[in-house]
Amino acid sequence: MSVKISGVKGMNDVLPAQVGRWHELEAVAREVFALYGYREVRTPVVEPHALFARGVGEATDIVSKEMYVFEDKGEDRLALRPEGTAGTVRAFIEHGAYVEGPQKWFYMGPMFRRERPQKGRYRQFHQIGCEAFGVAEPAIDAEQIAMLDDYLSRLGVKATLKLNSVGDPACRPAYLDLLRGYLSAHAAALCGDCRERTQKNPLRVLDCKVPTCQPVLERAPRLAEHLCQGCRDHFEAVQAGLGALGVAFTVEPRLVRGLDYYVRTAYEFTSDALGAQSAVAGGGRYDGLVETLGGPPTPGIGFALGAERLTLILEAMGRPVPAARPEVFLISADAPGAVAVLGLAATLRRAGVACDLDARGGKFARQIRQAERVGARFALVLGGQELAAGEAKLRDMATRAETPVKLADLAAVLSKGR
RNA sequence: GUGGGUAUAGCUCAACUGGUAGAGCACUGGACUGUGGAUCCGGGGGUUAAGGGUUCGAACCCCUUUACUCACCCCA
Repeated sequence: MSVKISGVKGMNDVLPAQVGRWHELEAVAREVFALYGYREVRTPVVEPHALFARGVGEATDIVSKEMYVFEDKGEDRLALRPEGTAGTVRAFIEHGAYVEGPQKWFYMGPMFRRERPQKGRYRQFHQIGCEAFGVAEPAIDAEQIAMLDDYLSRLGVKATLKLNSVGDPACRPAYLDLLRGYLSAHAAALCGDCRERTQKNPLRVLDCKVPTCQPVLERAPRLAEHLCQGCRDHFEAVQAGLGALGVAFTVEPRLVRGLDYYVRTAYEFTSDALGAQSAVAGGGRYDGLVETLGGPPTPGIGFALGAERLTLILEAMGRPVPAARPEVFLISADAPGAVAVLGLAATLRRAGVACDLDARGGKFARQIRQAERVGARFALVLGGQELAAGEAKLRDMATRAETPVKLADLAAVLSKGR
């Protein structure tokens, strides 16, 4: 063997033994989202750097220090997408989808952020996300959150819904000034991180876990009390909608979203199975984003689910990984059987019966062990004896009962049994 | 970017506080030359992450590097 090459830090392989879990989580997403009228969109993994700088926000950590940026032969400044909303909005605008009225789209795929990996956080990670464009009314917020709740419960995932309103351009700037003023006045009592965040992202300060900061934070002006009438009404309507839909939630006044584009509704589903990175899904409203990216004023709301985080939860729950197993494993008992078995497999496959065989041939005992290992429901034994009689022995792997079946009838018998 | 922890067979881990590398699982062969999950016997597999130092002798002690991992920051 020559020098071993290992994978890129923070970018993981999903091996066949685990991939069933991913299929499950993607299949359930497609199923549930379709029930709510969301349709899948696929956009490139690479986008112009400017899309994220303008859309997500130049000052956010994601854009300023976590993005993979590169020059494409010196011509264009490109970036690996660090999140899915910006690209989706870009496609929405570029194809003029807004002329057709409200749209509900979803996507799934890899995202890239160059951070230090840890549990539940990777440099290439996968998100499943939904975006609803063109509806400003709070009913869509409630519907979308309920859909996410529905999705999680179908997977058996227990997560807590936290809800907040982060205001809008009418009320947030004034509140931020107020908060900054208050924090600056009490800077001496705050930790170093908080003093920095006071300027950069004052809402984050409210989330600080340092004990010495708490007394100051408890008396800080609260966003909820400074929302404008529009935001307040919206927030209340979302809560009422969730109540009507039977979705449990808690209002979390300190819940903040990291991306610049969020307004009003902000929400997060968290799980305690995840270690420090407790968010399974997070989302919110982004009414100004479409316009920021060059489209007509269009309200929107969306969320993203962390697929790796979901798999971690499912694993912690002990939920078994669904496995694809062949229906039949063909076993050749001797040389004539070994020749016949390939052709028989082809016939069965044409009839839609999933089958496998050990192409090495070899000892009977090994083949049947192989059938056991791959989880086949039946073994089909074929040798000179059987061929002479124009049949094969069908062995039920669970009961070990063997019944002769005419070769001509095999495909029909097996595809009927499914 | 900053801290802590860990690196021994494909996987999970041993190896008497320095004496020359072992088990289980997995794989593979046989007992059973046409019948699996059990049992028994055998086999392949390791520069003990890498490099340097101390020592008669290092998986073990010291230094450096790398990787992995958890946490901070931030987020899905």
